[in-house]
Amino acid sequence: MDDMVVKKSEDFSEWYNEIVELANLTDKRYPIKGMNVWTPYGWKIMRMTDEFIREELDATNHQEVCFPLLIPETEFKKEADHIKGFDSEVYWVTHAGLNELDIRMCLRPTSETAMYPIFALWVRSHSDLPLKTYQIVNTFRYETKMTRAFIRVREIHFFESHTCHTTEEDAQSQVEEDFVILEKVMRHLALPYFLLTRTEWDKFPGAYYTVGVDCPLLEGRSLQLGSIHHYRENFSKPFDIKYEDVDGTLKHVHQTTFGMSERLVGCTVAFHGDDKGLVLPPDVAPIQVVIVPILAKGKVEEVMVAAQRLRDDLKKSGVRVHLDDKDERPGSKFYNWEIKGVPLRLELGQRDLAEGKVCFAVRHDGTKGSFLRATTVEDVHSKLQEIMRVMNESAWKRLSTAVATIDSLENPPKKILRFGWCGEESCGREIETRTELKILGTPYIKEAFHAKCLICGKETDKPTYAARAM
RNA sequence: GGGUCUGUGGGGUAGCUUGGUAUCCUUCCAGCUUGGGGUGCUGGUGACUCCGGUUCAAAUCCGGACAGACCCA
Repeated sequence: MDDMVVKKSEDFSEWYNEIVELANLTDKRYPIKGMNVWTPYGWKIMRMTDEFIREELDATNHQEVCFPLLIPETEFKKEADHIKGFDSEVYWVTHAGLNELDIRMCLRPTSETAMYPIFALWVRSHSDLPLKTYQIVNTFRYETKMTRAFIRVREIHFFESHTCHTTEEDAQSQVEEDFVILEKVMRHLALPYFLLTRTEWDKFPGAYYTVGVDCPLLEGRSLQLGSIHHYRENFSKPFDIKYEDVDGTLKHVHQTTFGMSERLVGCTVAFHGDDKGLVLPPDVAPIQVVIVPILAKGKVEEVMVAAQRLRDDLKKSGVRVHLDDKDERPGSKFYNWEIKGVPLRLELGQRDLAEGKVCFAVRHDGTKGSFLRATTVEDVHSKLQEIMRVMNESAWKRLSTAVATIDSLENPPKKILRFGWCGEESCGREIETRTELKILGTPYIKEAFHAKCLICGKETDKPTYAARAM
């Protein structure tokens, strides 16, 4: 492996590209742009993230389903705005064997049009509602811009939850539940985020409104991690999803969706990583603890046995632990495990054996110390918990310092900007053009604010956020 | 959609102008050495994207395909 040569603060893009390769999260050599291979280490992070998502969705009575990948063109075209939003970026299957298909099929860019014809069959009466489903699948979008591992790809691993409700209010309460699910998942990744209602021109094609989940990165960048949509009856009408209400009348359901992708992995890399490599929160670290034995001539056997015992003790207690028994210098191992972002390193040598201790080093803040061997198992558990807590605290602190409130467009700082905007598209577009930023939207959760629109001067009592979108 | 450029061992590169033995670093493998922050030595495996053309001879020149990067709409 080559050295990390690029510093995160100097060239973020290069740094990111380098780190995902050095840490061996992905193999970018697959010969299709934007379709990368998940390597074992990267895939484990994704799988654990998926598991947390599954846990929360199951706990809120969502049912996991799995719909086909192919969608007939006839279904795909049922919702006019939806097709308009996606037609430039779907892959089409036009042939089967030697035959040209009468009706083309697209690879799902998202699954509304695959699921909703079937939902129309599943939903008959109000007692079938709410219908709460989700699936964890891959989806395909033909990106023409520069691709980037986990962040902008053409085959996207994601989860999507789709729900149907009797009323708009019930659908609204689903949106609120999604925020709770989101918060729990994000805690495991130690990622902070904004919840911003997107502008009319940026909402999901076909949605009534869209709330974006945005994570702040360096220098005023933001990365959209997910979105929560309220559809009202925009899809249930074209797909004819109706239920018979208590009074015997037929009504269209109100729908919501919530989705997040493999960007969660990319964002974990981008947000926590540093110049030494990855920094993984213990909850999603494939290896939480690595043991590096310090082997001195003549004492190899004794130290190795003690290291194996330590590994077994930790493993038994439920820690994901790895004993690095390769024949390499310890210093070289330290560098390698730091690149891979292992949260906690334990060192065990002759000196420690004599003193009844185990040395440790914490990845995210570089602190070092030692545990008593007798209490190491408990100490490791509480250290991992402490790391999660501290990483979350500092993450949210970073979010608050990533924002600058401005009252004019003169020399805006390189931060995520917060300002007054009247809500008119013409003013919004002008702000975007002049700052070369993207308006992310207005906070879903009301913030105390009062200012004038940066363009027309009209008063407003809600702030708008804008950032360099990645 | 229009244009510019690029493609050499697993990774990064030199060589291409002016055609003739493919360079160096790293990784990997073996052995010795070393061992609390990137040990050192010796040896080894491994490459010119593909198809066609020109030529005695092509990584090098020409044409095309494929893949990628960048710029413009």
